[in-house]
Amino acid sequence: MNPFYRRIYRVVRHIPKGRVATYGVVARLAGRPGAARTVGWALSALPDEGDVPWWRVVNAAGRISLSPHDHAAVVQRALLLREGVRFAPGGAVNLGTYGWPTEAYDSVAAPAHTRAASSRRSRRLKGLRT
DNA sequence: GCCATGACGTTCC
DNA sequence: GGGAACGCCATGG
Repeated sequence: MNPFYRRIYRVVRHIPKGRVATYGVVARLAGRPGAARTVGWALSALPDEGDVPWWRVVNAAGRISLSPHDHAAVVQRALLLREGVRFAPGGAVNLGTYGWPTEAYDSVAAPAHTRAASSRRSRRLKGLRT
């Protein structure tokens, strides 16, 4: 296992209960800014018995990246709620309130466009189109 | 070693 | 506010 992964897991473990961190932030704290996708990859390969609170990691929009239908997504939402994290209308978490580390969000307060959700997904379809 | 994929993010239209 | 495009990093075929 690469050091990155251990760093990632370490960072995630440092997320306080009742707080959440974005993939981007975790990647940055892990020492690899821009490797947000890798964070997701690492978490996907996370053992069930691991002591890593993966459910405290959400995307930049404060929403769960997994499909709502996905069992993991349901578990994540449940665990967060159990920790006192409330979801705003739309299934998004107020990063300004629950975001960790606070300083990471204090500077930017509310990420510019956060809404960007879909994205590269369409790129795949693009290839299929015409 | 190159190509495709994925729990993401930012910018541009 | 929503959608599309591009970039980033690591893994698997």
